[in-house]
Amino acid sequence: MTTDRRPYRRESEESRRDALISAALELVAEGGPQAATIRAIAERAGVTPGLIRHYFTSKDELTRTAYGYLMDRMTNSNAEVLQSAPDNPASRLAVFVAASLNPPIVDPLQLGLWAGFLHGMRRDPSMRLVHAERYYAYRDLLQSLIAALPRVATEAKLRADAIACNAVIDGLWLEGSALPEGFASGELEHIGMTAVGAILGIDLMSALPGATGELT
Amino acid sequence: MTTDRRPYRRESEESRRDALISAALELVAEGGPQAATIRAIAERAGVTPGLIRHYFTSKDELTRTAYGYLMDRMTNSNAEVLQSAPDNPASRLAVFVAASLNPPIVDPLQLGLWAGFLHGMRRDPSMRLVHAERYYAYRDLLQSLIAALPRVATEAKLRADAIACNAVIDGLWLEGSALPEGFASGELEHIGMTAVGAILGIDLMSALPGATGELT
DNA sequence: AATTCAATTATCCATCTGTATAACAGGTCC
DNA sequence: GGACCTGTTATACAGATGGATAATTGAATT
Repeated sequence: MTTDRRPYRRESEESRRDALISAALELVAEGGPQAATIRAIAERAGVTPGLIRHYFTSKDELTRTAYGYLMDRMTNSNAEVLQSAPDNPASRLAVFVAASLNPPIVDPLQLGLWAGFLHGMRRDPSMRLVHAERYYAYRDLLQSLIAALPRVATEAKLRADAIACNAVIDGLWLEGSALPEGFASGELEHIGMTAVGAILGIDLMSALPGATGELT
Repeated sequence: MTTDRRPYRRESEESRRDALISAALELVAEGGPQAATIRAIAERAGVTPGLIRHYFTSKDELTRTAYGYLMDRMTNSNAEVLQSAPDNPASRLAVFVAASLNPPIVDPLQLGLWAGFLHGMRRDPSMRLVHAERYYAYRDLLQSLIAALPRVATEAKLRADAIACNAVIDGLWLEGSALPEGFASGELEHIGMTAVGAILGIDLMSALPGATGELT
């Protein structure tokens, strides 16, 4: 009596780890941490549950690895945008803000991912540390873009401006991701650009390369 | 053979439902939805698990009820602040913003609660509806406060201003709740007031009754 | 004080979770 | 072509979960 055994291919460690991490992230994004069970992750990765313990010593380790992976991805995507930005300080800031207020940053799944990891963050100090570092890195980057603007500002005002602009961006991101149908296309970007400009006392809208914000 | 049975008191239906709902909300806030199990809820409410099914037909119903309860509480607390506010439009807006950027609104548990319910929201259309309604109610209230200011603005600009100010408040709330140790006491309020003032082109700081924002 | 009835508990069950281990098979090396 | 390593599958298991039911209690009613 031959129990028909599922056929399989041997794959590289890297591709298997990637598949498992991606599957875990997708599931957390879609249904929260409780949806990312060992079995669900394995199924989505096209693998049987036992294999997870072959690559990760526990589910916790997989979760933590996935979180770090996610954080790296987000940080890198922030930096990437500035690579192809103009030299003009105002334009660079404008491009950065615009990128933060459009897909794939503004995206219900991204918000779901964030919410899903929030509680893990509270419980696990190392996750909290990773999160805090990334938040400050983002804000510092924003602050450096603001500091490059042609205007005079004390260090204290610079910090306050960066926090305020970051808040506008985060708030619009939050609302746009939570209620995607509540805003017209491009509306978030327009409002964000105007608000950041008002806070900093400059005209950002006209600094954005390409009228409607497409960054070539 | 008398198995020593746990002593108990009969209580009114209302108080029991309240205790169960509060327990559920606390647990979600602290550890996410997966922490709010039937048994954990019962234990925190000082009750045995079976009782939950006596008051709610299922755990889902308890969850939904708790969510509605939470939403009502938040909405009411928003309205309450304005009750004892001055007549001056700028002051009313200032008081509203200040209240939104201080405890108990800014609070890690509040954020945890919000994150915990996010996924339930995505899955359950009725929860999503409740959420959208509350968001718009809050923003409309903010918009009405802005509309009362002595300045000229088209309807479109009014909407954009309300979204932008709401974003500032939400963003600061998010960051202040996620990293409570990252901001000095009163800093969020000060930054929020300045940013909202800049967006609307008015001076909010001096409109706030009481120098540092305590609302008597 | 006896009776009644709803509130509360105790217990059971099917399912799902994470983990552990044994059996199998695809690829590789000689 | 055959033996071996290890990636992969299959199965087993203890504990927790949500749900359901029956037994017992306390309080209100008469």
